[in-house]
Amino acid sequence: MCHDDRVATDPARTLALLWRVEQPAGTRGPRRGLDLDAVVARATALADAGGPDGLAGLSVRALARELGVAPMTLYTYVPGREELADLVVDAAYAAMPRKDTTGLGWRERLTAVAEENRALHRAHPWAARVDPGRPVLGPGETAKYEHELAAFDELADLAGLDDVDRDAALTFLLDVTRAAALVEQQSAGGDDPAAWWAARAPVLGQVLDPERFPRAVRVGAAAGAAQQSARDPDHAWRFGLARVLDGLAALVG
Amino acid sequence: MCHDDRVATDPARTLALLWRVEQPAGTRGPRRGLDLDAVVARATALADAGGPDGLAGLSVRALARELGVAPMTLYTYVPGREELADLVVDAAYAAMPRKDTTGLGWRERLTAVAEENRALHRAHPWAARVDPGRPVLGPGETAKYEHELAAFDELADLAGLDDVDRDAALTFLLDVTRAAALVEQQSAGGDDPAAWWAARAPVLGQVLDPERFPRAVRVGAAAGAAQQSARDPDHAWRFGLARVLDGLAALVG
DNA sequence: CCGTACGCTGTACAACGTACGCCGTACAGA
DNA sequence: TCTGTACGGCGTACGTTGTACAGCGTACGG
Repeated sequence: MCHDDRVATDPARTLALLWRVEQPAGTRGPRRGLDLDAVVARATALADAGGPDGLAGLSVRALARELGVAPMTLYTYVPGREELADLVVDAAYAAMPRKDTTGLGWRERLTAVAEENRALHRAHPWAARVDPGRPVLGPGETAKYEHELAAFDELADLAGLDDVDRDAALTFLLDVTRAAALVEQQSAGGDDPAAWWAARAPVLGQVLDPERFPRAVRVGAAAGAAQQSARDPDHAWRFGLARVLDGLAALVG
Repeated sequence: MCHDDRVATDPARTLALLWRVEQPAGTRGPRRGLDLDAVVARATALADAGGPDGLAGLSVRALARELGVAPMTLYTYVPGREELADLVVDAAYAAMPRKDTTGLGWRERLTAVAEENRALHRAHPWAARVDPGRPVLGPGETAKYEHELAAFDELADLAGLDDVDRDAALTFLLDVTRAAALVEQQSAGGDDPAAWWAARAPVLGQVLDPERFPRAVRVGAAAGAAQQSARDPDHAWRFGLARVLDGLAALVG
């Protein structure tokens, strides 16, 4: 947040970094003590440890401390904090296991994609907060995109989807998956939902008039209880996935 | 990001603020020069001006400058930055026009809800970045929740949805709406998508092998062109909404 | 053997949120 | 009318952030 107005980093440099396109690089001077992959790996570990806001909270100084170098040293590996975050994201995408589902029915294929992304969100809670409107365009994201588009081959054939709709359908599936991940990690309540609600109950009791807000009070209580009782921790997930598949099935006619 | 570890603010205080539950407040001392609503209104304007990251970028100091007071003065109105953001969010929810659709078919009712939220995201680009897992529990959010749950009355009857599923269905609709807003405001490209892509094209051309990523290259190009050509600026939106309605229709059987 | 390119880093600056304590005001009680 | 005090406002200061800049030392190319 603080002072992130840079002179404007060359996008080409960032892309070259993502795709590991080395430039000539004369051999003068001391050898590098770290390599980019090590930096990104440590950054990922740090972000993972930081919970849902781990990537946003990832600081250059903390990473440098972790790596045993001075903060400014990292700037010889990476243009800045933002680009570091891009590298972390793309590396996480690259590391996703991708199940080969060619030949299976489209429902199975889409379910597999959804589950791979669910696993991503479990491994990296910050992933659900990555801005989906700002593509990274790295090798990891590209491979993920290719793999996931392939899972739509059958459906696209059956439903006669053009490329734009194929992209929209994938986006649709991923959106719901990401939203379910956000619900699952339940920022509200943190590690002790009961205490969270208990702290708010007195005021809410005074203020939440069941006559003004009948549905809100009733449904909110039911939804809250269901989520926190862990009877069905992933109810929203399965509901959303089923709805996505049904919604896409309607395209097949 | 910087130094936001507070002594831990009382949640009850925040709720009281949201619901405008005034405490006795002796009449000693000088009268207040501002009122909470004015502060929140200015904060909203500032956040709106800040684009998609306007709420995250909203700073106490900038708001104080805008209001013509010293930064610390704001702390007599609001416990801190976080609570200020909550107030802004809840005020935006409260200000949403809510179309009365009682009696209409469930598809019309759900579409109305989706469009109201779309309007919200257009008026306040930062709204799509608000963490949906951390409910504000203010009067605005509550009224919004009540109104939107009401739109599901017919569907819930027809499909026999219990309260948990009713909440899940609403979440499903809102998720897709929010995701469509994120796409629409297109953080990628900003105000000049052509220049954005042009800056990346050289490296991408070298690196995006159509043999390794056939679908990604083809579909990505199609989707990118469609979005930027403004032929169908809201294609993803209508696709998503149609899929949501179809997916929920499957519940009716 | 020297010049130079390059890895590394100490210092510094602007921005942030906010704790602390002071100052002046204006009402409550006498 | 006078005085004590509660309270709004805010100046200062600290710790945090990202990163620009300039210098230092190293190790290879000529």
